Amino acid sequence: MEKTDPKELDEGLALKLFVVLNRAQEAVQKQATQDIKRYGLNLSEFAVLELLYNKGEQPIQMIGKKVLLASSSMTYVIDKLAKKEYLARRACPNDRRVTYAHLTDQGMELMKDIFPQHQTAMATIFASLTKEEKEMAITLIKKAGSFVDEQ
Amino acid sequence: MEKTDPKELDEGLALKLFVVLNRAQEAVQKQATQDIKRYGLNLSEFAVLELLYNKGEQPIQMIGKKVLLASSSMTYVIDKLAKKEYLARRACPNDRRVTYAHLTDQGMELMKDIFPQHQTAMATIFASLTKEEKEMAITLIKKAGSFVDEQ
DNA sequence: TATAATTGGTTTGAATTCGAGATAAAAAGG
DNA sequence: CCTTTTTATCTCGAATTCAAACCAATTATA
Repeated sequence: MEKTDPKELDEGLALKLFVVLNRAQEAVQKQATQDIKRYGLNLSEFAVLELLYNKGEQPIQMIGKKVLLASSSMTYVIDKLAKKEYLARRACPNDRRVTYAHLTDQGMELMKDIFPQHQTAMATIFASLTKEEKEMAITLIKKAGSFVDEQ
Repeated sequence: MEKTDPKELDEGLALKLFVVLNRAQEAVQKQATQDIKRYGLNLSEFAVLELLYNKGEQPIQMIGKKVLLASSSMTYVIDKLAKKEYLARRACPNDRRVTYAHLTDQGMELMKDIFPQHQTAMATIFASLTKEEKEMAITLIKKAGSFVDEQ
């Protein structure tokens, strides 16, 4: 139990954790992107569809908050998905500032098809971890990312 | 100890780990970006400078591999840093295809100033984890990201 | 109610990244 | 030597993202 300048030791460790976190996320995201590309979607598009698939109709700015995209980017993504006819906009009757987005039948069918496949692909990616390790990782990573006090 | 369809359980867990990993990395990167922005740099630029600072002169394509950027992006980043006079190119005398990049005096001074600050900022970000938790996180995340067999 | 501030969404412009060639040099094979 | 292949860098265009400016609608405040 040495107590020799714990701060300096920890700084190196923090930097290492930073790098490792980046690397892992980059690698995992690359795999996920690859998987999703097979359906002609990118990660942002899939994230939006997944949210609508699992949570139903949502105001656009709510979607943006959930998938961590700027409102200006939301317009872009929603436009693209609307053009592909996977979702559609719907004006809110109560608040005329608000626009909802919801899956079309076509979008719903797509997600019914590809969401389970995506889930399986994710499971494959993390197959190197046991159930317990996954749980531990989730706990630690959550804690690591929770220095920001929102959500 | 239920054994009811372990695969399904694990798929949900994997997806959750995926999301958590993304969230954490995004949050951490945001903080890092903020920190680095104070010096008029973005993350890619800082990563390049940091590499040169710690490892010395490097061929451009080597830098690209280390910081995970496409070679086409490297030209762009190196150009910008050269314009800011933080680094300079140097032709390799032996192999006329390769170009080295190295810190200028100005770039060296900058890094001597800001690298320790950055390191401290990283330590602050992960202050919510104990030393042991950081070590455990590093181990688990490394394992999670190691399904790709390179590096 | 009139006015100010906030909110939701879009438009616009810039930054960043990548992939697909183009070029040029070096290495390999005959 | 003379291909052929590989390697390193750069150019170009497309995709994606954000920030800033903006409009319209709503909410708060005087």
